Amino acid sequence: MADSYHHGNLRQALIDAGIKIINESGEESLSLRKVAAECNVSHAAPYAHFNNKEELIEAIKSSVTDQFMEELEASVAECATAEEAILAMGRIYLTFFSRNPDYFVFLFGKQNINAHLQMNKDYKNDYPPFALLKRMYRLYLEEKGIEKSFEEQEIDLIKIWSMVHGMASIACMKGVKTSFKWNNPDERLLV
Amino acid sequence: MADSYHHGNLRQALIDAGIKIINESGEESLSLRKVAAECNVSHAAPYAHFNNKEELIEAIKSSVTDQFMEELEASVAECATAEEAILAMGRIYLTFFSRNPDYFVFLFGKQNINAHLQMNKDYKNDYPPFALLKRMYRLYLEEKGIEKSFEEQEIDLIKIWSMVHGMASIACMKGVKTSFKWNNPDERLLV
DNA sequence: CAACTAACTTGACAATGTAAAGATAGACGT
DNA sequence: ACGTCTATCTTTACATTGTCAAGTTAGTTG
Repeated sequence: MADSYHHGNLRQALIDAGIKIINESGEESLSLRKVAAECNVSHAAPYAHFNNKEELIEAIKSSVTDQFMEELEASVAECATAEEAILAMGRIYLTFFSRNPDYFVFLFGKQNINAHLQMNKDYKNDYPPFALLKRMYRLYLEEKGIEKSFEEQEIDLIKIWSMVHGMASIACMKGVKTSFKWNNPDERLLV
Repeated sequence: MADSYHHGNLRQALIDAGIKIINESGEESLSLRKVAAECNVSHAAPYAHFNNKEELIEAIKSSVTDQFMEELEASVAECATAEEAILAMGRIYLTFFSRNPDYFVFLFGKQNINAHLQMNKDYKNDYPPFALLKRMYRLYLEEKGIEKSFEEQEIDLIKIWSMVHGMASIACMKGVKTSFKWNNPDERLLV
């Protein structure tokens, strides 16, 4: 099955090869033909699995997002309270993208994420990490017995998300080392 | 001088044409050859002014950043206090990029901004808008008579910047309409 | 006025995305 | 078991693009 005419699992192999190339030489140097070559298939083979380059890229994004979500959920699972979980999420958000900044640019850089959302029916409406934050935030309100209007909740969520995302953005773009105070659980995200 | 062999001011014309193309059809469709065609010169003419495509793009970024800084400084100039000025900056940051989201992706999307900074000796160390915020923030501390350590100041600045940048990022990516509460000066950025 | 040089043109090449047409091999019904 | 079907892959071809090398033009300078 290694060098047969039919690859067997080309679709996944293409995604993996794409991730490898991005990690090694960045997104700019990711081309359909290189990905195909990496899998030892002809340059047009990917068109059996993806309608165009963008669809492959979207598939890669989904794969990376899955990986990201695994780390997020793993760290959340270890937390006793929702408050801890939210802080943990912030920490993972920063460490994950500090560890591989290329992913950040790749995921959030070019295209608007809306396109990515719409292509993934799985993501019903929210971006999975954001949906997780939302769940934890609602839990947090319950735990603390806090009552907030829907609008207030939305604003809080945007604030939290904006700050964490913005910090990751700056960290990835400017190479700022900002493990920040969030290693210290005393730091409060919720004002 | 319109159709003479020597264009006269091709460099600036290329930058303007680049901005026009980005506004009309996005960054992806910006090619050296289209830019050249837009200026009615041959496809290799840009190489008299830029060593490669990236250098042209950096020049365009600088041009857009200048435009951005003009708006920021204009709005800051109208403010009586530094506190107002900081809030005004936040508002301009959001409105400027909400008005033309393509600029946001173009400026902060692909490459790390470090490269852009290093190519512009004018930007000594800080990104001009950030440098402006820093000035306003220090002024704010003076006005209020607040004493903070250098590290505390840095953290405050990162917080403010992260949140505003993150919100702009989300607004531009997800199309979220988030003029937010910042139209209301009561909203506090400094915690 | 001759030499120089920056600005531009022309022609070429390799890399790339993509379409069209053909080849292959496994699955499926009879 | 055998023919058909169809998803998968190859081959060929083409337009777009970034970039280079060599030539051309025209203004500038000695």
